[in-house]
Formats: sequence, structure tokens, C-alpha cells
Amino acid sequence: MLKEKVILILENTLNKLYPEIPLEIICDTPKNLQHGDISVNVAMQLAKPLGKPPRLIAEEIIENIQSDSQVIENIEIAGPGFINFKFNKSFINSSLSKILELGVNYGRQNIGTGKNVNVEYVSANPTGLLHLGHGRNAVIGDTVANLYQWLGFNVTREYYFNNAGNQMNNLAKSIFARYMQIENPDYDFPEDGYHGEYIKLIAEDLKKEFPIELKGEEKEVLELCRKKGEEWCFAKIKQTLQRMQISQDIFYNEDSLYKDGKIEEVIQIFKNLGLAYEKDGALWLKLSEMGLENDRVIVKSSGEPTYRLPDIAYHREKFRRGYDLIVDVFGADHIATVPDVIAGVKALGYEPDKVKVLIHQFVSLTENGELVKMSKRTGKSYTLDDLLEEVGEDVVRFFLLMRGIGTHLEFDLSLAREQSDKNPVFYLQYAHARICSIFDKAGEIDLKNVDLSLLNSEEEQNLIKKIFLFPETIRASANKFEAQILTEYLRDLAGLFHVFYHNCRIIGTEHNLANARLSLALATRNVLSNGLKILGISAPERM
RNA sequence: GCGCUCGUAGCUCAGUUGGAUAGAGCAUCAGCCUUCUAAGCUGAGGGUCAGUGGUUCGAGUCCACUCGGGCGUACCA
Repeated sequence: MLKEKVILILENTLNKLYPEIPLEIICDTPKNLQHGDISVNVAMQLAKPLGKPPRLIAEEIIENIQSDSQVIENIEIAGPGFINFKFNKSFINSSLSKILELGVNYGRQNIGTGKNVNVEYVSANPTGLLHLGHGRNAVIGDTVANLYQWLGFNVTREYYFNNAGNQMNNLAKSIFARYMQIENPDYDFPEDGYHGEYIKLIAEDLKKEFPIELKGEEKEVLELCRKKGEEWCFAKIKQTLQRMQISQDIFYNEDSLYKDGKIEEVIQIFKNLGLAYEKDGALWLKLSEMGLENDRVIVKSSGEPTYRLPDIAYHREKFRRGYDLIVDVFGADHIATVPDVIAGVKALGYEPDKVKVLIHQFVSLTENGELVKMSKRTGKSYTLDDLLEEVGEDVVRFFLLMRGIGTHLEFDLSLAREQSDKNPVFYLQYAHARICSIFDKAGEIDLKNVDLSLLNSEEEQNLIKKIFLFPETIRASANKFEAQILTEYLRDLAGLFHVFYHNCRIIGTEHNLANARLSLALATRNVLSNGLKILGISAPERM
């Protein structure tokens, strides 16, 4: 809002003064309030091409700037050659009225209109319950999808899964063994089976359905176990996701790539391109000719494809559906597939830059400073459901979002459990609840008859300026695929509100001033509630 | 070994496309409730930004190397 204004003014001036030098004007919101509202470093950038000291250039620029004193109050040179713009309060306040007109839609943008984005996340195979790593994946993907929706993109949320292959066979065998153990505790459990308690629950369900022993360990019996296991796990997974406000549009089954002949098609294309060859009974992809280090097997000598092939075929299908942006959310353990898929789709003639892979690091759970073990093997693993049960949806989502995706996330269970000021989620929610409470007591405001020019104090001005930054914060958060940028912004905003609340009373003050402050509180509430909505966190009216 | 990634206050982490005096929360210490929710506010202490060198007006941020943690490096996914 303020930045656009400065860019406009400077473009005119610079085109007049130095038309031959192309320059990108970079605006900065200074940390130090004494440096004005917007700071610009063009003079330093011009120092070299012009061969003049930056402060001299800055003076030249300022002398030639044509600006309305109703908009910009003051322009000054500072430090090595910064040009600092200080806006007139009346301009700031009139900008606030535009935000108030937008109401609950403030923050929504249309830069993505007509463009399609696909975000694939969670994508856990139905072999068990979701754990914390899945939770981080889910919340990252869901929030990225929300961000793009707010920018006006048409967003498809997708879940990719595999209900065939080794893992599922293993699940079937594990269920069958538990089923048999109900009557015969000595029945052998497979060496590499799934040890989780949930397998027993599935087996018990099966026992109710088929009280008389299923015969033998034959294909049909295992198929039944597999199917039962898949259904059971998916029901649980969807239930857990729903609890976190997550629902996806497409569940894409890897198996359909085989059934619809897509795997075979891709093999043929690679062969036709001369990028696939047979060796040792397996089919290899010539990744060495596609910019990578080594060739890799795409079809094993057993005839089964390796994970690379369906991954490439799947991405090809996503391209064929016509997305402008394809986002994959992966845990750090799946990083190896990324270069292969990128090289693969490129070889198939698609634009690899349209694929954005988000790799997030692992989550560890601590309690009172000690690491809580999460082992799949022992079955003692701490599931996402356990966590939701213990600390609630809002806390889980916020904790999983408040760190950059590249860092290892330490989930502090003791802190998360804390229903107090130590818990950072409440800081945001509390600000929202406080505003709602004011409105309960103050009643309605008449937005048409508000004199915003009364908002002169430092607390008020700082809060307004922060509110201005909301749209660009959403953009930055989406462009960088970092929800954390938004969580940090909301914490700052809540902080500024709390200061405003403390120093600027509403109820009991003079009517016009109270109205103006109520307007500001309303704008703040809209931003908080919209921001929390994007994060998938509730904005309570009372706490 | 090679690839990716991270290393910032006692702890957990921010730090926009390089910008001005490196920030926040927790913890520690000192204050603020006859006034709209104290889940709040105000103040204090706390730093060799892992290290070395380089790029330039200017580096926590970019480059190279070193050290240390995580992940990967399959005819597993």
C-alpha cells in the first residue's frame, strides 16, 4: 500500500533524472521507526554506475521528487544514503478506511485468477495411523493450499496413495497373523510385520465378521485382510485429517497408473526417446544423459517397477491435467526421488520449473526437555490422534506451522499442554477474543461517520501500518511456501494490538475517538481472523 | 566418499530480493489489575550470528573451504 505509492513516485523521478539506467526499486519497511515508514536504497545502487557518492545522488533525487504533502510528510537522507519516506497521518488514516470497506475480504487477492494449482500432501499409504511427521506434512500442504486460494488461484488438494505392493502385503500378513492369534496365541507373527496395536483392532473386527476361521494363508484370504486393512486405515486417516480441518479433493490411486496403461506409456516414450535400455534383466533410465550422476533402474528384473517410474508417470498425469503450479510436500526421507522425477518430466517435454517440491525436516517430540521415542517397531509410537487428543487441533496446527519447514521441529509437549500465557497460540487467539469482547460491550459502530484522523498516537499508527502489510505478507508466505512468515506476522500484529489495547481505551472515552478506535479494532479483528483462517486455526470470540 | 539440509542469547526459534544499533518467546530479575478479559502490558540482564577467507559502499544473509548435527545416496517407497 505505502510501497506502491513510493515506487510510483520514484519511478517518475528516476526516469526523468537517469533514463538510461534501468533499476529495480526496492522498498523496505525499516525496523527502526526513526527511519520513516518506507526506506529506499536507490542512491546506493546508483553510486557505482554514476560514479558519484550516494548521499549526493540522494539529494539530487529528493530535489526532483514531486509529491503531494498531503500524502508524504517528509523525505530525508540518512546513513550511507538511504532515502526515508514518512507518510502523512491523514493519508495513512484514509488508507485505513479502504481496508474497512473491504471488511472480511481484506487480504483476498486476484493475482492467481484463471490459474490452477495442485498441492499434493499427506499421501500416506493406508498401512497404519498418521504420526507426527504426517501431521507436519498435512498442515504444511493444507496451509499452502489455503494461501494460494486467498491469492485467487484455483486450488486442487490431492492425496496420492498406493494400495498394492510390498507394504500392503506386509499389512495383510500382519492382520492375518493377529487374526489367527486370537484363537491360537502361538501363531507365528511375520518377522518384518507391523507391530502396532491397531493391527489387533483390525483383526478383531475381522473376527467379528468372520468368526469361523478363515482358511489357510491363501491369496484370497490375504486379499481380504489387505482390503479390510486398507479400509480401516483410510477411515482412521480421513477422520484424523478432518479433525485438523483438512479435506482433499482427489485421492489418486497409484494402481490406476497401471490399470490405465500410463506406466506402459511412459516406458514406451522413454524407449522411443532412446532414454531407456535393458541391462541385467532390468530396465534402466539413462539419467546420466539427463544431467544426473547415475542411471537408475525403473523396472526391476522381477518385472515390477521401482518407485521412480510411477512417480514420473504420476507427475506426467498432473501436467496433462494442465496445472500452472504443481506442489509436492515430502518428508526429508523422500528427497532422493526429487531429482529423478524432475529429470523425468523434463525428458518427457514438460516444464520442470512448474514443479515445486517442499521438503520438510522431521518432527521430534519432547517432554520436560526429554525426547519421547517414536518407534514404529515397538508399536509404542505416538500418533497424531494421541496428540490431537491431548492438546487440541489449534495447538497442533500452530506448533507444526510456527517453524520454517527446513528446520527440525521440536514439538514441546509440556509447552503445548500448557493452557497459559506460555503457549504462543493463545497469544493470537486472545487478541481476537479481546476485540470481540470490546464489541460485546461497545455495541455497533457507524462506519460511515467515523473520523479516522483522530488516530494520532504512536500505538494507533503502528497498528495501522502493520495492518497494511497483511496482503503482501500473504503473497510472501505463498511465494516462499512458508506459513511461518504468516505466523510471525500475526504474532507481531497481536503484540501491537495488545499495546494499543493497553494504552488506548475505547469504552468511556469521547464518542468520536471511541468510534475511530473501534474501527481500528475491527480492522485488526478481520486480519487476525483471516490470518487464523488461512492457518486453519479457530478464532474464538471468548476465552 | 558424494548429494541435500541445518548451525543465531541458557532453551526453542525469527531475521523478507544483501541494508542502518542482530530480534521474539520461554527461563531469570524488577514493576503494572477500584478502568473494555493480567492467556495482557512496561523495564533489566543475556550474542565471537559454528570457524576461516573472499565478493562490495555494506554480509547473519551471497561464494569457497573447514568443523559439527540431520537426511539421503537400492533391482525399498
